[in-house]
Amino acid sequence: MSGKSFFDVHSEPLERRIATALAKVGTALKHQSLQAAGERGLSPLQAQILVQLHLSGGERPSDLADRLAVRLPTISDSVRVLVDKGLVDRQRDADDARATRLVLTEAGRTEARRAAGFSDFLASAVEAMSAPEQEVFLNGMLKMIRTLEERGQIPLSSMCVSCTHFRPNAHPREDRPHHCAFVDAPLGARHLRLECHEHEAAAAPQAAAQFLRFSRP
Amino acid sequence: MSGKSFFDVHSEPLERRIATALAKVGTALKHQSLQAAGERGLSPLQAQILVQLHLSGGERPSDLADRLAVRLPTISDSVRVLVDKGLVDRQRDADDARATRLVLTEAGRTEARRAAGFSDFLASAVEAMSAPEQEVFLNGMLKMIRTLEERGQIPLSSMCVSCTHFRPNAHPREDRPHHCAFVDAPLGARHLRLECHEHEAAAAPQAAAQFLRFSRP
DNA sequence: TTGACAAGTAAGGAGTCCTAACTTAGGATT
DNA sequence: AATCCTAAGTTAGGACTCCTTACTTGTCAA
Repeated sequence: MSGKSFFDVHSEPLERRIATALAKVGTALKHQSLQAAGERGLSPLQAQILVQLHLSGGERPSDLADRLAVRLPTISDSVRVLVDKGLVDRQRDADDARATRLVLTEAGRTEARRAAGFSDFLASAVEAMSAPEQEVFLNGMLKMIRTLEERGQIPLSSMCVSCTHFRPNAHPREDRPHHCAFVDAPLGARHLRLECHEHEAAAAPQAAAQFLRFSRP
Repeated sequence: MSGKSFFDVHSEPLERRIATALAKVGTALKHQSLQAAGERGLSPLQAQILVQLHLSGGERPSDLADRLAVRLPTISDSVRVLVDKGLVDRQRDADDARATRLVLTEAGRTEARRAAGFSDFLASAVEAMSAPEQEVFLNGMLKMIRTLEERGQIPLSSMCVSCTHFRPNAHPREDRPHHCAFVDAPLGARHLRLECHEHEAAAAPQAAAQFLRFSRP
C-alpha cells in the first residue's frame, strides 16, 4: 500500500473526468454529423432518420421520435422534407388508420447506406485501444447505457442485457460467460449487442440487473 | 483455443458497436443539455459558454469558438444574449485592441457553477462501472480523444498525454507508471487529466505518441 | 352515438449553425 | 507616413432543430 500522492489529492473525481471525456466525444459527434450530412445535402436529423428507417425496415413517426429523443413535430418536419426529396414514402398503417408507416424509397436506401458510415471516424479511433481494452470498454458502455435507460435519461435500445433471452453468467468459462436462449449459444462480453432484431424486452429488468451486478471484470 | 461461435460470425465489428454506443450517449447528452439548460432559462450553447468561461477565467470569442467547435458568428450571437442578461462582461483586450476579453459577472459565476453540474447525470451513471473498469475506460477514452485530436476531428484539450511535462511509463511501478515533470510526481492511469491549467502543448507529439503505443493495459 | 384518448400535422417562436460581407486594428513594406 | 494584407469581431440572412399549443382524424369503449 502506498500513501496518497499529489494526484490522489488534487484531482477531479474519476467519474467526473470520464463524463467530461464523453462530453468531448459528444462535441465531435455533433460537429462531424453536421459536416458529413451537409456534404450529402442532408441535415443531421434527416440523416439519422434515414439510418434508423434502414435499420428497422420501416417505422412510425412516433417510434422515430422515441428513438431519437425528440418530439413528434420535430420528426414530422424533417420527414416532410425527406418525402419531398423522394427518399421516404408515407404509407397508411394497415392496423391503425390514424398511424403512418414510413419506408425508404430505393433512392432513400442508397442515401441511408451512405449516411450510416458517418460514425466510421469514431469506429476507427476506437482502434487506438487494444482488443482487451475494447472489450472492457464496451462492457462499461453497456452498463452506463443500461443505467441511463433505467432512469429514463436515454431512449430504450434492443440490447442483449435487457432481453428475455439473455442469461448472464450462465457458463463457467471465462471468455463466454453469458448465454442467448434465442439462438441457444454462449456469448462473451465482446459479443454483446446494442440493437438485436430478436430482442424481446424483459418484463422485469432481471437480466439487466444481474448484468449490472455480476458481469466481469 | 475454442472455435468461432455463432456470435463471432454474426456480429457487427466490436469497434462499430462501440461507436454506436458512444453515439447513444451523445444523444443523451444533447437531450439532457437542452433540458437542463432550459430549466435555468439558458440555451445549451449559452450554458457551455458560461462553463467554459468559468473554467478558464476569461477568454476571447475566437478561443471559445475553437473549444466548442463552432464558428465565430455562432459564439457572437450567444454572447450578445449573455451580455444582455448581465451574465458576461465584454472587455477590450489590453494587448490587442481588435480582441475582446469575455469575463463572467458575479451573477454569471453563480449560473456557471449551476450549469457545470449538467453532466452529473453521466458521472453518476459511470458509477455502474467498477473502479478498475473505470480506469481502463478513462485510459481508452484518452487514447480515442488523442487520436481524434491528431486527425483534427475534435478540439484540442489540455490533456496530460499531450503535455511537455508528461513522461509516459517513466516508472516501473504498476499503479503509477507515468510522471509529471511540472509537479514532479508520479501518476497512474486513473490520474490522467483532460484539462490541466499547467498544460503546455508538446511541440512534437512525442509524449502523446508514446502514450498511445505503450500505456497499459 | 358520443366522448376520451392516440397519431399526426400545422403554426409560431427561440436557438443553433453556417457563409458572406462588412468594420476596425495590427504589422509589415514601401 | 501611406498602403496593403491579415486577424478579430459583428451584422445579415438563410436552413435546420426543437419546443409548445392547437387543430384534425381515427379508435375504442360506454
